[in-house]
Amino acid sequence: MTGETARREAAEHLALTLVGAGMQRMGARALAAFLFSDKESLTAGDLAEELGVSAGSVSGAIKMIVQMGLIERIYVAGSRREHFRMRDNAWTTLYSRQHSVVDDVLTAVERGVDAVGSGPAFQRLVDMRDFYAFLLDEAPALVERFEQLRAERRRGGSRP
Amino acid sequence: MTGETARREAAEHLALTLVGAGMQRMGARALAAFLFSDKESLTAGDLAEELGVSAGSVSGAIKMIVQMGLIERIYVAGSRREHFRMRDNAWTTLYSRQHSVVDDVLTAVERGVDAVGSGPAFQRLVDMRDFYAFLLDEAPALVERFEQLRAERRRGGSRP
DNA sequence: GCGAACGTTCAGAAATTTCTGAAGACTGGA
DNA sequence: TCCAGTCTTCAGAAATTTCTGAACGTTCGC
Repeated sequence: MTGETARREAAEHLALTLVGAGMQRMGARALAAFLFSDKESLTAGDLAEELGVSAGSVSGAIKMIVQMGLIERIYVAGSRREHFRMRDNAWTTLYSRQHSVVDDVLTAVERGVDAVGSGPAFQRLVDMRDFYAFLLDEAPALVERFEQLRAERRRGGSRP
Repeated sequence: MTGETARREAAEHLALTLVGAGMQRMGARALAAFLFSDKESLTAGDLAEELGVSAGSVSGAIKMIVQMGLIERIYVAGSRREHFRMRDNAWTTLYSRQHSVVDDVLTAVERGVDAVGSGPAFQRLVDMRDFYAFLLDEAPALVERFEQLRAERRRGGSRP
């Protein structure tokens, strides 16, 4: 166990990287807090304290990560506060959910293919459509392969 | 061939969808213009006119889509202006390039795994790392499969 | 070399996003 | 029913992003 400082820095760094990857700042910081926490679950209050931000910001951030499918509400006996923790298959859920935006793009492209008769535009749009359709098609198998791999890895050794 | 209005609307709609998927507004509009244009290539001036925006905005947008690997400069004999057109394997390039941000995330997570000794945080970070590593691993094969499929399709019939 | 056509850069304006803090709503216990 | 603790909502402040337009480079034809 390397020191608490290293942990904090690593969490901060991951949050910044996620922001670089397109995530909103507060959501990323909250997610990092969940990932790096030693507790099994966190409350909104915990997060506000850990991140040094207002209750309002935390509320928004939690709503966002819940909606992404990364964390879930759990009910802890004897506590009136709402607890949240990382979901078990958070990452595959996120991946699958991302593909609804791919689906939106695909739909928009198909509309374009219909609107354009023939010529260069048609060819370009068909190319784009084909790729997005392919991605959407392959995603489920990819996720399934990962789930399987993980299951095996959990039964057997922890190393590949 | 449905009317010019339908084409414009479809282009606009695709641009908006791409914005929804995280792309910047002007970049998305420019990309849509490239996709839907009847010409083989466009100049910065063409784009400025088509989109009704300043030369400065166009310059920035072009820089961005070039850097994404979606369009390329071509040199047209007899024209002093710089022409751009969609690259042939634009979408697979984009996909591959996206994975450098996945790689950044993976690196940040690995740093987290190192910083955290054991316990819940360790398990969560390992889960995340495994998924991102898996994605990165599978990407090249996915792209190759698509390229192959496309090659076949081009030789044979245009329909699946 | 000169001049004109193009493209790029950058400071600042405009629009948008993000955060806060205060007010209000919900929940469970007494 | 009332109260205290907890969470959510929302208007506005603050920060950030995005776009413009003007000034500056570049390049090509002459």
